[in-house]
Amino acid sequence: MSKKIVTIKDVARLAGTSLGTVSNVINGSKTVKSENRERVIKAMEELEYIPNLTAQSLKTNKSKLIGLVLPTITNPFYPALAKGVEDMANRMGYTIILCNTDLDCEKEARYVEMLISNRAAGVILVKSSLPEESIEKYSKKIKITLIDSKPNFQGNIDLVETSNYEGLFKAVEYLGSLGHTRVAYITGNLRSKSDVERLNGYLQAVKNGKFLYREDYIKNGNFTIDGGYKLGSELLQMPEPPTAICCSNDLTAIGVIQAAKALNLRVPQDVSVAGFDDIDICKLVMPALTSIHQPKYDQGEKAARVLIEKINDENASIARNYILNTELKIRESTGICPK
Amino acid sequence: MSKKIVTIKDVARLAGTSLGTVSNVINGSKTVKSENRERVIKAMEELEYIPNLTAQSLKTNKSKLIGLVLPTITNPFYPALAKGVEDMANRMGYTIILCNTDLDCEKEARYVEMLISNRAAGVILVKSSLPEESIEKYSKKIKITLIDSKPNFQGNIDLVETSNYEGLFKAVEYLGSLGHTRVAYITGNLRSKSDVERLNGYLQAVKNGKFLYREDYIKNGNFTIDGGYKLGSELLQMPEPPTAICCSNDLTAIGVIQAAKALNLRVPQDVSVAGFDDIDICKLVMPALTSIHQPKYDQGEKAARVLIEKINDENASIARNYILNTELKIRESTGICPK
DNA sequence: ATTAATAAAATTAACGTTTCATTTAGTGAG
DNA sequence: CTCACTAAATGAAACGTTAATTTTATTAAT
Repeated sequence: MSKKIVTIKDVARLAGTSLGTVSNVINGSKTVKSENRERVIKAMEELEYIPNLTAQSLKTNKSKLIGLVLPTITNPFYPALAKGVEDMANRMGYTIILCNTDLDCEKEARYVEMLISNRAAGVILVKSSLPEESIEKYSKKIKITLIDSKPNFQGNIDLVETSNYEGLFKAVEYLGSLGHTRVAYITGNLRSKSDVERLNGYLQAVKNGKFLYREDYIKNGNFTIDGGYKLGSELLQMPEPPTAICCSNDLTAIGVIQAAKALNLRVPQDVSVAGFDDIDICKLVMPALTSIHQPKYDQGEKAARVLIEKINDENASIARNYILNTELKIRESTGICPK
Repeated sequence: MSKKIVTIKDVARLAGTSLGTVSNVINGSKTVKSENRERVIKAMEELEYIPNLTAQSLKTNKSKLIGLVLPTITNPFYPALAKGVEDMANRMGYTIILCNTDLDCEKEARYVEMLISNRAAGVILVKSSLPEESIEKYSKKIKITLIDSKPNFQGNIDLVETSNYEGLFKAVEYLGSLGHTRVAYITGNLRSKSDVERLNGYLQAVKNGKFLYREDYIKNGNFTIDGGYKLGSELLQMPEPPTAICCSNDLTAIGVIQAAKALNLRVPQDVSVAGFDDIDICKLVMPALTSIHQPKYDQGEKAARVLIEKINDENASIARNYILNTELKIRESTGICPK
């Protein structure tokens, strides 16, 4: 095997110059004669030199890597967001390391420590479920930007989020305008701020309007189709079932629709269903899913930009907070209240 | 800012020992007295020591990072595969760096070089569109495992693929058994072996059976919904349109179904549609999509295992080739031939 | 008790870079 | 043709580790 590694030293030898000069060429320093510069470049090409970023990072204590830590890569919401992060990061000269936590807090911590260990320049945590003190601790070792953070997080850390509260609020109001009074809600795992905010939006809307507030109209879900199916079944088989069900994300809503179908209920004639996120699938399922649109890609872009700006600007120490807007996308899964 | 970095040296000082001893503790060497070991461990905890993997990798010329380079993270097929890779890699002590090429060959090359630069131990290339000589070149610097490689690739490189040929063959045969004779096919970009194999499966099946072979029943797509929509429209508006359309992936098939709907054609009564990959969405769209199932997760797992085994076993130099089976999942989008 | 043997700890030289302090070469003015 | 000065190139130290070598401490055998 013995993959022989070409170093700056080999390049220097072939070019007939010192290592310092080669390094200067690589880093674009002005102080190297164009003749020598060319010789070095030629030597690099000839030897197929590839710089060793680990050595470089060790020496300079800088790197062009940023981590993106997210809950569930298989929920299409996250790839869309990840793409926004990746595109922006690439544009700004950074590479992302994508880490999938499976909503497992331990795994999330391990990933962040791995990123610190590998001296990544920063990390974007999406819907982090790390305890606040861990985030605080890690933030001393690596620049952090949060997307949809923990509830009540106060640290000096940038935050990008969407108007989750308003999103849910508007959805419930819209259902009210269709005549619904019995509107249920299925939450996520309530471990992220965004999820709590969505619940709050629901609660506020229900209390504001002419809705029936019942505790058993609120179910704790887990952001999955299966979860939605199970809880949707429960809700729809209550003695006084809701006529509309809002969900903390689209997968849950899809599960609810399946549950309705299994119970021979028509959507939206018998029951209305709304999701959150507006993933691409919404337009493809039957009936097409009414959903609260989040600017996934923009969110990713924004977070990447904010993080990298922080990385580049050594003295910027104020925490910034960006809120992007949601928008209700009305499709076929919601309709006027039956009866 | 000044994030102060705790090194092995600081730990040694606090523990009242030499760096060598600390290093031995970290690497679990047996030759350190349990009393000292404890002191070191305590010091590490107290200082919140996090090892510098760049330094370690520089010194040992090893790392626990592997790259996963794939075409389109937003196609749900890839996250499912990625999860298989990630789970297996984690289980074997490795971390993955996920890279998304957008089917851009330049970007793919940049990513591979980045991985080499960062001294990743290996890389899994999914449906690589790199020229063969590039792969050959890179394989001298980093261990490579291919998933669904370039056509005709012959290098000494492990390969994991699925029975693409048989998959398409069986699908066309099945359509034949439903009475279809005019079966069209929409390819992908034909830049990966898997895609070419699928086309070959189609061609062979058509030539074998009592099908009508027409060149204009074969369209070159691009693996996207939009592509499927456009080409599906074209096919369905031909003077003698096909009665069934097979697609190189599910997204394309979904596009075709949308095109059919837009033309007021019913699926499957007027036209049958089949996809490839069997992504989760297949069960959710209406009508549910008949598709050729690939063991995405298993494929990822297998590739990760093969790669890491190769990394760990320095002398293993024979290339291995694994073929996983496809399976036709019959759902609602295919039916008996009209008329 | 002395020596030989082994166990444990300490020391030091790398790994491939960058960077800073030097040295050498190059230029124009007097 | 020097001198002073600038430009360019060189050399060596350092980054945080590991691993090989050397030193010191401990144990066993005579």
